Amino acid sequence: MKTFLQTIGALNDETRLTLLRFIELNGAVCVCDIETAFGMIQSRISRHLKILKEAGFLRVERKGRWAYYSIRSPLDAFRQNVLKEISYLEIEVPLLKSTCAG
Amino acid sequence: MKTFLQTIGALNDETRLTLLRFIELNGAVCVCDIETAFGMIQSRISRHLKILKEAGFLRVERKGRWAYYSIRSPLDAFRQNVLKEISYLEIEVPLLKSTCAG
DNA sequence: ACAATATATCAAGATATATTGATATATTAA
DNA sequence: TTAATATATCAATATATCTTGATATATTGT
Repeated sequence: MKTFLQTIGALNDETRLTLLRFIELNGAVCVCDIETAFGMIQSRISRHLKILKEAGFLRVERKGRWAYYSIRSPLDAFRQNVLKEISYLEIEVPLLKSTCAG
Repeated sequence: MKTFLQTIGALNDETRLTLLRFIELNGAVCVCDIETAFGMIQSRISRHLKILKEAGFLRVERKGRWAYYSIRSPLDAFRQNVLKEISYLEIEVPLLKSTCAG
């Protein structure tokens, strides 16, 4: 129950749904690129990413000073269904343009 | 997006998950029976039922002074998946014992 | 019409979650 | 070692959601 509520809670936010879609479409992206694309301050992005990671949707890979977030793989059937459902929403996703040195 | 968030928001509460499971297991039930089974005041149950109904999970059928809530049918694939996932949680569901005149 | 029952809704307070700005940590480059 | 960059976390405030008690509406039985 607790785990399910954590998963659901992570989905209960417009920014996080957009983040999921953005990462799904762009593959591994670092926080500063997300920050730029979304036009949001770093602490906000970082916190949302943490929530999505702890809910089992994302994984992080650290390379030097960068943290690359991508969709966790493998994903269980339910989370896969969720991502599919989110893709149907046709969320307008900001454009990725690398600005940090990563 | 709005609809999806409404669906997700409806799932983001322990009482409502238990309610969904309770109704799935017991079929059409009236509010006063839920009230008794859950040991919660009527306004609280009524509000949660409304949220679940507006999120597309439940339907109401009115008979005299009673409102019978049941799982909406047909359910789209995503909500079906959600219910299946909730069933895996093995939520402890209170026992139904009819107390009102319905 | 009146009382009792069932349900819905509202307003207030309690609790949870989100956002921001500040600060901390870690890595790289000079 | 120092400065710059990338990321994480904390504390304060803002916002949303839940719970309760009170009240409103609708139906039935007398």
